[in-house]
Amino acid sequence: MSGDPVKGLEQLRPPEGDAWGGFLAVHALVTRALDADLRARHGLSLSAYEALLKLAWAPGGSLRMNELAQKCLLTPGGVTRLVASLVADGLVERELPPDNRRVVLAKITDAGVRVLRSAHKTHLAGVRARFMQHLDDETAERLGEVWRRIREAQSTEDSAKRRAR
Amino acid sequence: MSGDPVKGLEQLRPPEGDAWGGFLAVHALVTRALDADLRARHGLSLSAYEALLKLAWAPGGSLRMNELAQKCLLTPGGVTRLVASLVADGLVERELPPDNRRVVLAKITDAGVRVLRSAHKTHLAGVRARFMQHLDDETAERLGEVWRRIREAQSTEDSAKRRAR
DNA sequence: GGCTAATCCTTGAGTACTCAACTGTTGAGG
DNA sequence: CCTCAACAGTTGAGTACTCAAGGATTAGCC
Repeated sequence: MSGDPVKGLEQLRPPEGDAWGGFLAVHALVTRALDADLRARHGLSLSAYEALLKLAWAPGGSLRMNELAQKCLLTPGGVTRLVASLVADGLVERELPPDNRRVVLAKITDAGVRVLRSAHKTHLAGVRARFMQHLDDETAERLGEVWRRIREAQSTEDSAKRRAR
Repeated sequence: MSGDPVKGLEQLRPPEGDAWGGFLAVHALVTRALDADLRARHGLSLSAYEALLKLAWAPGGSLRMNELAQKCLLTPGGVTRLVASLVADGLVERELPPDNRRVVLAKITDAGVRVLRSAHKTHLAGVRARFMQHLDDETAERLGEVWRRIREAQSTEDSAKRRAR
């Protein structure tokens, strides 16, 4: 074990290796760049931007903490803290509906909408320049199809696991 | 601003939206699942696994901290801490070459190779089941091509930025 | 040869999460 | 009703990074 590369690990080579390894690398590079853009131009992290966008897309501009967590792929604890920071910045407010006192609504404020509108432009341009630009329409469509299949498989696996509990 | 969804943000819709949004979601879901697998079966985080793999692939089973950082897409600081924990677990050792005392080599140990070998099987199976399985060969090839283009564009942009400094 | 700049790594401080334990609230069954 | 389970959110502790500052070592240059 003191000479050359360790043997017996050469599996998952092209084209598999490229498809998977590239996927990881591109995700890291592109999301980092997009996050940096948003921070520099709007003082918003990528997560904060995404949360604002989900809220803006929701009816009434508000969602339960729970729902927001699902849409942002975060745990409830993470959302509590994310929303707390957005509230501190005045971009979101918390609402406690009197008819169901165990839920909390996060609602985007006017200031939040203003910030989101300009951040959205930046972000969209970034996604196009860094990602979309390199996909022709047919590839984009095929990609969407692949992601859909993977998510479907993943969610049926998850519910199988939940059932086994 | 109290009725319905916020207007004027409807851009980036299908098929663009699916290709990008799905990309993010799939990355989050799949890497989380793979990380959980590795932790449960081998007590290794995904980052730790990747670092061990890069070391195993390197000549002599060792890399400078610096090189390891690049290959793992981490900052030097992150690698210092990651290697420290691998050293604590006996999977890696630090070597201080006498002829260049500012560099540090991280070298995978025999124990590290053993753990890596079994973790590698788990990981490979996970990647295939959760990702590869949903790609036919032609799509995989096309994906690899797309990732290559994106990384190329990103790296020329980076070097442009570095030049402008 | 000795100053300077560049390189390599580490460290302290901060950020952004996760998980598990907890509190408070509601709904459903006897 | 009253209890008990399920649900919604928060919190404390821990993890895994980042960034920027700093110390040590080496290389370039006159």
